[in-house]
Amino acid sequence: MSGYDLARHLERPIGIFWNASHSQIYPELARLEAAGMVEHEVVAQDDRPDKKVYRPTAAGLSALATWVTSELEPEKRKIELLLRMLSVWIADPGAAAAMYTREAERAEAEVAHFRILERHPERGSPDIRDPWFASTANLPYGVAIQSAVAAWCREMAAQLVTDV
Amino acid sequence: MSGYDLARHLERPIGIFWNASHSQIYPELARLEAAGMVEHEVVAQDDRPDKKVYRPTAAGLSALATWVTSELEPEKRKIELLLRMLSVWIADPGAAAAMYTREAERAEAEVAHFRILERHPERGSPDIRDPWFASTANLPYGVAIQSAVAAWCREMAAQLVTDV
DNA sequence: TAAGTCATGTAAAAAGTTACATGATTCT
DNA sequence: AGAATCATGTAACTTTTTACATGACTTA
Repeated sequence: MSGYDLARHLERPIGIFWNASHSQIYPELARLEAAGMVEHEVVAQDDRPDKKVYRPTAAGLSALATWVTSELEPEKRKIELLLRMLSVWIADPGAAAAMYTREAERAEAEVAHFRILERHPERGSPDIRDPWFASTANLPYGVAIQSAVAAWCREMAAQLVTDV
Repeated sequence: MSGYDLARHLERPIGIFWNASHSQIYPELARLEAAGMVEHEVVAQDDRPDKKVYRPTAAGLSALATWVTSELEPEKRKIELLLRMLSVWIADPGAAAAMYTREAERAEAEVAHFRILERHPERGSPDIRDPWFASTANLPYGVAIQSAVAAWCREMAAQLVTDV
């Protein structure tokens, strides 16, 4: 892919589990190339700007394969919804209920979107040796997590209303 | 609280939904104080170093109350588990299964920990006007999410084993 | 004609991490 | 005696975001 393509794939609604802007991607591709992990080929186009199409080298693929199953360190979470919860007691309960309802709707919309993607036949078979395996696997993750978030937000909104 | 206390509250296993190191906290408290959001009082101690105990000002509390229910912008997710999934097809299936099993165990341990905390009686009543409301609310969130993560990881591990 | 897409980059600023720095007390 | 806890900070570095910069072609 080109740097531009990578950036587009990390935009919503495609890139729901990772993000990076083009200003990070271009220098990173250059670093990876200097390290011998990727190489590029300039593809000339006449109706649009030329592009650099990158592909992994043998060394890059081998490093990738090692990384994939390497030790995962516990992620550093920043869940603003729960952080805000620490201070809801000073907020207006009506405004708080509205916020949780908004968040529930956002999560529910995301679940609906994932469910549509799940129905696409190009997704591929649930076979690990298939490069499309990820889409079979990652969508259920998104559905499960966002359903749980939606349920929690609905519950919060309900509690905030009855408390008042 | 003092900067040191804040830093400790953001360490695991207490601070599971937000993190910041002391090197971020001390300058931030100074900035907040310059902005009139907090003020501090030096508390002298003879067996240990003196400390600065911070408390919010009226302006700080009011800004906090506004922030709590303000518009939440969609979070920028970086879920390394799902990112890695894109490349599992080049990895060794056995090593991948082991990784997902490790992650499932981590998530299950976290759920068990949350369940223990849920049983603590000091947690307070589920009343929004109670400052302890957050602990009543945030623990079920953690339980729901981490249970879903654990189930997904178990499912992945199982699929990777049968595929081989 | 103005805005949007394709395509590449750099620069400046903000946010976050890791390391440096100090010093008394307390635990092993 | 050495490591850990309490307590404060700064410095260097890495990562990420936002803004600057360019330019052809396409769509409204």
